[in-house]
Amino acid sequence: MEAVAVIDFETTGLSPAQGDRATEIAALIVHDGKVVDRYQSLMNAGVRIPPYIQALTGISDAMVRAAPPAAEVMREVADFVGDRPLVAHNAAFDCKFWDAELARIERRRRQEFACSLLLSRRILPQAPSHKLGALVEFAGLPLAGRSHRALADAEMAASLLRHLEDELRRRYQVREVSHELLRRIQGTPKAKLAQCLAGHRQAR
DNA sequence: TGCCAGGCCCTCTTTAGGGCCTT
Repeated sequence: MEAVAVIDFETTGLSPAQGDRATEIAALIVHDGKVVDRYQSLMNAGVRIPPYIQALTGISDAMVRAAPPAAEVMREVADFVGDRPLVAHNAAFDCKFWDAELARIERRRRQEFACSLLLSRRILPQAPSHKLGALVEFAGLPLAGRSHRALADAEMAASLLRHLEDELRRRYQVREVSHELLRRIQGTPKAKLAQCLAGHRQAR
């Protein structure tokens, strides 16, 4: 697959529309299944983190106060990612924060997201849960560190993405996996997956 | 202090409801 950027945000809550802000971001450049570059930073958006979120992520108000301003971090990470297609686990969530934080620095997203959650529901329907950590365990992939920290979660999403690519090649005989094909798969109803992949199968 | 969202997907569905997933 072409180089893509796998990203993960930690935030103060679930909705930028309700005033929630990003507290940490990680972005990994993944090429042919390998992580070739990494960016990670806490960011200071000048907001308090609710105690239950601090308990969930381990990211405290003090840690964020000592971090660079959110605007500076978002400029850096947007430049780091460039025009590469994006991937995230439950991308609807990360897409909302990516767009909202970019809008604050008067920049706009130039590429589409693929979603490893939607993909795993189709490619690994037998998994007992489609939470990131549960999928990593189900697939026998290595744990990357503390869950609910941006870099560890991005590393796990990148290794899940590679596993999903491998499954498409092995189990579904897909010749070449591209970001565009992933987008097509995630937008296809589960029952029509075989039909969606028919034109992408290896000749046997 | 307590509360807040939204898209996907299944089913005892489609004139709807509720669980899953992200923090």
